[in-house]
Amino acid sequence: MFILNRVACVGGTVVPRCTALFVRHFSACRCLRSAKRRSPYSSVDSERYSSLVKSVMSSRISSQTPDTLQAEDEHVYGPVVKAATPSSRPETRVPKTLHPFLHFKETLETEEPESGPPARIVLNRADRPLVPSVTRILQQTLSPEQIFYLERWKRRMVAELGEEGFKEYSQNLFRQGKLFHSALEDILSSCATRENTNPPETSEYPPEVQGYLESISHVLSDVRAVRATESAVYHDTLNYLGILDCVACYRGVLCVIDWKTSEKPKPFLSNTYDNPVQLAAYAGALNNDANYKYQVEHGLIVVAYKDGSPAHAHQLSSELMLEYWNTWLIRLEECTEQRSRLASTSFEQKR
DNA sequence: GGATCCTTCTTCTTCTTC
Repeated sequence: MFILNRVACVGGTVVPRCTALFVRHFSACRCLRSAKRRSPYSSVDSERYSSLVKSVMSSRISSQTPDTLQAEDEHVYGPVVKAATPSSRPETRVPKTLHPFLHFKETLETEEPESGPPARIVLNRADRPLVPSVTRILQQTLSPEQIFYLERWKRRMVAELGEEGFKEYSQNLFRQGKLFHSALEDILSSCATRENTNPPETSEYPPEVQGYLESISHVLSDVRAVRATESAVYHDTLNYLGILDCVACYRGVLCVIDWKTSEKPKPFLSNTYDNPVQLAAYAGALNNDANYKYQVEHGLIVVAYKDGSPAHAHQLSSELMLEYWNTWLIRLEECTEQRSRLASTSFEQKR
C-alpha cells in the first residue's frame, strides 16, 4: 500500500514500480499540494513528461523494496547520516576583485552581421598551455555539498551496476552528449545563412540522438542568426579559456547557448546546477575576447531529452547573467587560491 | 605514437497524508 500510494501519484499516470529507487529519485514528482513542502518537480507538466519519467524509472528497475535497499545502503555505506542542508555558497559573498562582464570594444558591431557561416575558433592549447579551462575550474571548486551528493550518487550507481557497469553507463552518457553536440553543430552550421533554422531531418543523424533532436525542435524554430558554434573563448585578464556551444539569437535576443542532454527532467534553472555559471564564464570571456566583435549579455540553457519530450529552455536575463558572473569570479578566486596553496606546499616539500 | 586538453554527464528530503 505504501508503494502503491506513491505510484498512483505520478502525475496521475499509473506506473508499474516496486523499488525504493522510485522513492528516492522521484518522490519529488509526488502530488504534494502543500506550499510548505512543495517539490520543484510538482508543477512539471507530468502528462507531457510521463514518458520521460517512465523511461528513467524503467532503467533503474530493481526487485528490491525500500526496506531491502535501506538495509543494503546501511550494509554498504554504513548507517544513514543526514547530510547538511545544501547551502551552496553564502549568497552574501562577493568577489574580492570585481571585473566587468561587458567590455568596450572599439569595433563593436551595431548592425546585424552579414549572413555567412558561423565562426568556429579552434582552441590552440599550444599557445596557452597553462591556462585553466572553465570546466576544470568548476570541477575544482565544487562545494562540499555538491561533492557529497555526487559521490553518494556514484556509490549508489556502482552498488547497482557494478564498477564495470557504471563505467559503461558513464561512457554512454558522454557518448550521447557528444553525438548530440556534433549533430547540432552540423544543423546550426547549415542553417546559419538562412533566415530560419529549419526543423532538422532527424533521420539523417544517428538513432541515439534522434530523440534529443526532436526534443529541441521547438527551440530551434526560435533560433536565428547563428554567429558561432563550438568556438574557443579566452579571457586574457582573468586568464581562463573554454569552448562555448553556440552564439545565436533566441526569440530575437542574442544569447550564448548551452545545449545539454539529461536523463531527468530539469524544468527549473535551479535543476541545472553549475550550468548558468559556466554560461556566464563563456559570455564574460567572449565579451573580453578581441576575436569577437560583439557583446553577449544573455544566456540560454537548453535541456534535451532522449525520448523526444519537449526540451526545457532556460533563458537568462542580463541581470541574471551578471549575478552568475560574480559567482564565476568567486569560483575563479577559489581556484587561484587552491593553486597557490598547492604551489607553496610543493615548494615547502622540495626544500 | 602516446599523453594531455576541452568537452560530453552525474547531485539537490527521509516523507506516512489527501
